[in-house]
Amino acid sequence: MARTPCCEKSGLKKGAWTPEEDKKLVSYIKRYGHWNWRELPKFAGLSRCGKSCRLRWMNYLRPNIKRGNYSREEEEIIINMHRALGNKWATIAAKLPERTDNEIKNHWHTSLKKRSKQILMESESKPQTSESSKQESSEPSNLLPNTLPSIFQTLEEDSPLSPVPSLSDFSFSSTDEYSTVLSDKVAESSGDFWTESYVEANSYIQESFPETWAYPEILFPLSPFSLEESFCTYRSYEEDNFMEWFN
DNA sequence: AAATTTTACAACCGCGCAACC
DNA sequence: AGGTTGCGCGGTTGTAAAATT
Repeated sequence: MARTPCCEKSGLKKGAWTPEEDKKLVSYIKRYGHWNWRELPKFAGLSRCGKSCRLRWMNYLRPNIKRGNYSREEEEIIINMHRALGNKWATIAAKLPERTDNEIKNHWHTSLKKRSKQILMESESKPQTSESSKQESSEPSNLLPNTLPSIFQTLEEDSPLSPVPSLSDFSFSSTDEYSTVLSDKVAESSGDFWTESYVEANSYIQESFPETWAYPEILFPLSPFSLEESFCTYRSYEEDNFMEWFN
């Protein structure tokens, strides 16, 4: 049985997102969360497949994403984790919550790969070279560098028998991490409507959009929730880059 | 200044996994 | 138990911008 590609339906738009589409997607998710990516575009009034919406949200539109300007520390973490784990971008991204796996992957291919190779070549030219450092950069190495960032040293300590942490040591994606941590926080604080499963699944949204919110000019053709439910599940946010769309 | 090459990054695609029925 | 579905991951592509010739 062949899986039907989610974008197979003709009429679904592909390619670069327009500001209008972004506005629709952000407004919808702020209000209702992403309860089902496949169905979401219908309700949000978008001619996109769910997968495309998810990608746009996760990699570009969701709040608390840092873009560009990588710090030295961030780059060290990426290089060292990549050396140990290989192309486990989601795992690496989980340790840099404000970065997306896609952006980290891009940054690696555009600049860090070269730098990492240089570092390896420099270390090879020193007396204590190892065979493993000659491996292709995408291959995980069994030898961790001496200058591990603290996050990685912790992992190493957790698995004293194995110098390379297993993937199960990084068992959450960045989104899952948000959801878990925040829903725990929410559950601690009260037993009210915030602990409902829907809210839990989208809890990072509420965390990011504090206080009153309303964009009446955005119309949703259909909504999976009643108006009353909607009032119970959204808060607002006032990030400059989004607010300017509505001025 | 124009043409060409390189770089950066947004977006697409296919696959595997897990949950559900 | 096996089929179906949705989600997330990693590889890859397309293209705009920047750099170079």
